Amino acid sequence: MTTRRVPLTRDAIVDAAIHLLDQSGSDRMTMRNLGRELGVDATACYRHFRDKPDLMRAVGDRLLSGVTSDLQPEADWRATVLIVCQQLRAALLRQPRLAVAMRDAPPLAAGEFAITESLLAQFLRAGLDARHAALAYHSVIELTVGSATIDASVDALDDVGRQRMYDGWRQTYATLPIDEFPASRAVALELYRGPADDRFAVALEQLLDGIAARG
Amino acid sequence: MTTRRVPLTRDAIVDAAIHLLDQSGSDRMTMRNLGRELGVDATACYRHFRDKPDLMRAVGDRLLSGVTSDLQPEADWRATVLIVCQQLRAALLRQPRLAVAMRDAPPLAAGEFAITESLLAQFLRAGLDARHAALAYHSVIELTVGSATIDASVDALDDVGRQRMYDGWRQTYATLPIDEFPASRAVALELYRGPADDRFAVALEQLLDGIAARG
DNA sequence: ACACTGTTGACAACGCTGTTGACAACGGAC
DNA sequence: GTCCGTTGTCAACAGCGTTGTCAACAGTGT
Repeated sequence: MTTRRVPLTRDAIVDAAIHLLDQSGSDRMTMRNLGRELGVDATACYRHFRDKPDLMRAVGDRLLSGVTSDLQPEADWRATVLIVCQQLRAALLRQPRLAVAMRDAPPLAAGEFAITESLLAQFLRAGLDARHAALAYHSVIELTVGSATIDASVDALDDVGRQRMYDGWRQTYATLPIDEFPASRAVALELYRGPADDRFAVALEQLLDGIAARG
Repeated sequence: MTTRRVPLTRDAIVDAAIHLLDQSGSDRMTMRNLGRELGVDATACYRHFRDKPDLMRAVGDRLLSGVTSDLQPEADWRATVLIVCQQLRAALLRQPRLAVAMRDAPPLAAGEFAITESLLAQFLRAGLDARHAALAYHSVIELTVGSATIDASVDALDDVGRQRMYDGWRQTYATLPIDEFPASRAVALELYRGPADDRFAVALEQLLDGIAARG
């Protein structure tokens, strides 16, 4: 309709993409919807990004950029690892496809380097040698990404819907035939109880216990 | 061309879908390719499955069904957990979207119940109470799914390509500016070294250490 | 032998997706 | 003023999942 007064920028496109992801989830984040959001033809974005994966990489980088800010250098190494992983988790939950997008592009983004650096630094501070620091890094990253992947779908629901889904799962496990599933019946009421963030924190603490114990 | 002698069955479609996933990865697993694989029009599958997610749920159930077979009841609880998780990981690697598909459908599949049951049983055997068994279960599942999610893309490559990608990552980390990324530089050569399955085993062992230590 | 019925596959079509190439308008450099 | 690189528009393509319609088939009751 009207001519655009200010030309499009990479940042503006990334902003719109994140806005789109926030309000309508991953399904609605299409190039055409993105163009509509920006008041621009969809294909205009291809002047700034080679293709959609390229765009998503930029989105991922943006979301990841805040993960390692606000770190307190004097904090315990475990506390620092915990915070970094929790913020990484939050970023991943915000954009479930991020984990996939990250792995798609071997030329990794700047935000990712910062995360790796801060985690490795903590493990070295904890006294691990290079090999064990690398192993600890892999473990922690895999747990964080995994937890986020699992929780991402549930996270799309509101609080009520989420509680209802968890209740449904518990109910399902609680009504399995007891002779075939005795352990499930015994534990059913404890499954998926409480906030998912808390369960992640517990898992991470357990993992850090194991890492601290024998590297 | 020729008239089909035997009619399509759900099992045959699931077979073909798995075959397609095995040989060409998730991208090529489309309804049209599936029809081509079966020598049948793509839309014929809609006579047997409501839609694609419905099909993928069946695929997931099939892949998960083998996870808890071949368990030795007399084995150590840790060894059993390790085996179950390793086989679950293998199933997830075969079909990366499986993790998401699993969570999408609250009426969970039979194979998933068996996995949960066997893991919970081991944690109860280890002496954990219901609450801590549930927490341990969540931790272990999240790590397993996470590891599989991360490794899934790399797994699609052949051995040479995979090694090259890992080498590339190491190279990237090894050439970061040393004043800004000292820890990354120090650890770079140890990152992503050796088979991914081994790294997963280490992570799981660490987690089980932490679980055994204080539940 | 016949018609009726439910099932299954083929085919065409719809709306959506990411992406490309040709074209036109713009802004800055000479 | 003229050139040229940049950027947005437009039409189009191939592919996707999905639906509705139609024909061929098996089984059943008469």
